[in-house]
Amino acid sequence: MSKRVQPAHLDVFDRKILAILQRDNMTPQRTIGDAVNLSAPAVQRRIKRMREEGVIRADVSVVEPEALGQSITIFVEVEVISETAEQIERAKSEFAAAPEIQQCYYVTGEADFILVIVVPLMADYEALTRRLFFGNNNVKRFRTFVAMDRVKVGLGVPVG
Amino acid sequence: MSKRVQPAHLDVFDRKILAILQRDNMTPQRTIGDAVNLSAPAVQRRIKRMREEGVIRADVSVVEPEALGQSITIFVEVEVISETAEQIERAKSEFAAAPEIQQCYYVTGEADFILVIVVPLMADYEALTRRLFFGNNNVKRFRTFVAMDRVKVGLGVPVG
DNA sequence: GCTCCAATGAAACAAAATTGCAAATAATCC
DNA sequence: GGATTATTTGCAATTTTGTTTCATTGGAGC
Repeated sequence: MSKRVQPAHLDVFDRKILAILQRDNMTPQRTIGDAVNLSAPAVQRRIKRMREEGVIRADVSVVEPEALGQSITIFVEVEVISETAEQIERAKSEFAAAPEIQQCYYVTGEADFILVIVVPLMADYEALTRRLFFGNNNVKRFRTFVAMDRVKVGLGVPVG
Repeated sequence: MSKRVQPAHLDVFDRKILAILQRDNMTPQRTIGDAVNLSAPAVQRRIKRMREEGVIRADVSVVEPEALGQSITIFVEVEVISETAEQIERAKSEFAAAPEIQQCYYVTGEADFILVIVVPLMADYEALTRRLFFGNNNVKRFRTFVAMDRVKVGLGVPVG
């Protein structure tokens, strides 16, 4: 399923490097080295190791949705009827497969799933609800929240 | 406030390039060029332009929270009492400033804000609620959802 | 058909990443 | 504590990648 990334012996150098890479992963190793007091090759080897260990899961460009005409961000709380392992797994893969679904979390509380959806128009969201929710007889109900402002968006994690 | 990113005249080349960069922005320009049938310099110039235009907002490493000991992801719906522009702006900057808050959206619907929070322990979340919610007399109520599984996580936007 | 403009590719160039290796550091064992 | 071993480092050389130059191509407008 999801890969384990437990202990991870990250020293203070690693953490400083991660802090930089989470802000800008195009920063030259030489510059990183200066910032953390390490040579460029040392930085390079640490980054390589952290990638292999799965500490760094990916390196991506962050694209402005509006530039692609995908100007609507929507949150959805989904509550399901049956929570058998099989049904939950089915829902997970269905949600994960939809390109409009940017993020999907399986949660405790008054809902079972929380989705972050990005679409060009409300009509697209409506079509998606028909397909994913009304067309799925294990969905009990769902609540929609439309984002008026993406105040803070990112995947940055505090380095401690 | 937030910078405008207009219509953005993105042709099919740009979109293909973005699709690749959203998956892996360390892909060599030559490789990208081969994939989209363009020379490396052409790819380089397009990427440069899209960065300047704000189409590409950032280039980052995605770090596994668990590797940093930040193993709890939490969603919070926040409902405020007064929705004056001033109060809302105050809340936005307060939420945006908290490092534990990875994402913050101002939304319509039964809540006013939706937050994505990443912390090492429940105790940290509890402390955060005291500071941000109980310590703020404009917060009417908030609902907490704890993530059991981060099914799909990313910031990828459909290019189609 | 001609000019102007923007975008392209090939080649030259610059910069950055990666590797090899000896030295330094840290850890382990007696 | 001291010797041995295993890591990790920095420097220098090498390779790969990114960037600039420049002549050419392909249109759009006239």
